[in-house]
Amino acid sequence: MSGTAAGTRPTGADPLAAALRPVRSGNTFEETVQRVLQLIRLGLVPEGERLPPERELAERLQVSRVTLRDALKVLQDAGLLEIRRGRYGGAFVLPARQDTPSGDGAELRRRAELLGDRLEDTLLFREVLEVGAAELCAARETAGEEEERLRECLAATASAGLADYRRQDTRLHLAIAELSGSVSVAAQYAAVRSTVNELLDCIPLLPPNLEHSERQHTELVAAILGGEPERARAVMRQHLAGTAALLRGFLA
Amino acid sequence: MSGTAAGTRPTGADPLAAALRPVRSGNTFEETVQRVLQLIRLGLVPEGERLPPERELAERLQVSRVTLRDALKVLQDAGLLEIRRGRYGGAFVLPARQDTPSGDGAELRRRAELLGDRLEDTLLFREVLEVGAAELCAARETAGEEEERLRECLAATASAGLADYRRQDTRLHLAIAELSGSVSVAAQYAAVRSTVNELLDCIPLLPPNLEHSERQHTELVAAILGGEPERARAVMRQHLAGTAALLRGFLA
DNA sequence: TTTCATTGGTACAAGGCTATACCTTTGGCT
DNA sequence: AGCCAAAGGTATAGCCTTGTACCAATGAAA
Repeated sequence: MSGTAAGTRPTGADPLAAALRPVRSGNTFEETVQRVLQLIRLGLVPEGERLPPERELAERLQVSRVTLRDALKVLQDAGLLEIRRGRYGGAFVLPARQDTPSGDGAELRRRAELLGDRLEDTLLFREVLEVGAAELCAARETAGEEEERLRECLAATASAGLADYRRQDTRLHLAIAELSGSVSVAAQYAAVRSTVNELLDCIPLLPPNLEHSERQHTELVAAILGGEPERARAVMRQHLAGTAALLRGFLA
Repeated sequence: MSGTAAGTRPTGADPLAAALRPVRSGNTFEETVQRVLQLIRLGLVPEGERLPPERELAERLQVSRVTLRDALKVLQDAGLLEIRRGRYGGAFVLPARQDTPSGDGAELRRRAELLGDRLEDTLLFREVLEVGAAELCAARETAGEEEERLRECLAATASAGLADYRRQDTRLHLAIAELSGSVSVAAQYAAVRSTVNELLDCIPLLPPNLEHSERQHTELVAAILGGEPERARAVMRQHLAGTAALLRGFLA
């Protein structure tokens, strides 16, 4: 105990804490499972579609094929993937089981419990990333192919049914993160959104919420394409506040 | 080479790119070197001071002592650390060699080259993190011990000489990132700032810049403690624009 | 001068991860 | 019916990382 080096009174916070965190958040196998889970939870590979071949996945994740296969095996056992052999085979994303008979927050609370302290951190980090991305995006003269991509994602969310809404919403938000121009922002957002989706998937999606959300999406894209950073940031913040309130409400 | 799965025309961007990045950015040894380098570059352990003992470092980084020792050995060979045995021994941070006889941007350009594409990414990511952190901080009712810590960091930058200014500046910014309330924001900022400092350390610090920077610091802290998120955000963005312009200027 | 707690230095065995090569299955195409 | 390309399945040798135990040096305090 007692003071660390400079120690002008221990303000409760260790000054070295920012850098002295675990170098790895788990072994390669576990992190690989999480990464493949991202592909599924973000809807980057829709239900019924198949993941890239093992060799390609392993190379892109910079992981040995053995380790990747271990990860896929776990997800297969969990009922998330179906693995078929032979040409035209591969790992297919299975439809998510709706094991939330009681629409209340039982399952949600269980998952939130697992996150513990990290829940608040996740919501805050998400806000920083998304609000920042929206602003950068609007300040960046988004046009041409990029503009087309945004409009396409927006149209997809507008015409999506209840079943597919979450996926299209994720695609739109991820597009904004990518169009921010920083791959770090996009990468971190993908990780955070994967966690958020894990929670949101426990909550029933109501048409009124969806409509409200959709109006905000429209205004958000308009602000970005119109080159209005301040407005883009404000709309995004309000948009996220809605989701956060929804989650906190179910957890309270 | 042809389309991926869903492929509505290859817009240049692979839709899976956000999740399919390398699981690990290198082996444990390399990442450990980087992490210890952070402690030094961020000035968390000042020149002349010593790092925590090997066993403690290894445990906090969740790395075997063997691996940690390999990392320290490299930093010792690089002339950044001096390792002494026995009680009251340890790894001491050596003063940085000033091997920039020509004050021009030769060394800077060399290091920027190594970053390549990641330079722009780093600056954008930094902006998102810091501007977001400042806003969260101001919206959070920073008071009591936290307020004291901010004021203390501000006072330290104000009274710091040229030699110690960068370190105190880093401490202030890191404090804001930590007071945002999100450990993820703080952790990511520490990593990014470490990279930025590596570049800044090649640039001579001029008194006019320092004064200007200090006025912004004062206003920033005032906005945070005054609970003015919009203003905190605006001041932080302008503050960062200065640094970015300085770097780009030397690189152009 | 002796003691001893603290800190770095070394050795070894076990487990995890990788690279590489080769085998097996599948289903469209000839 | 048979071929064959693409995909999953398996085996092995080697390196990286870890955990554990023990040795060696240092310098303040008794």
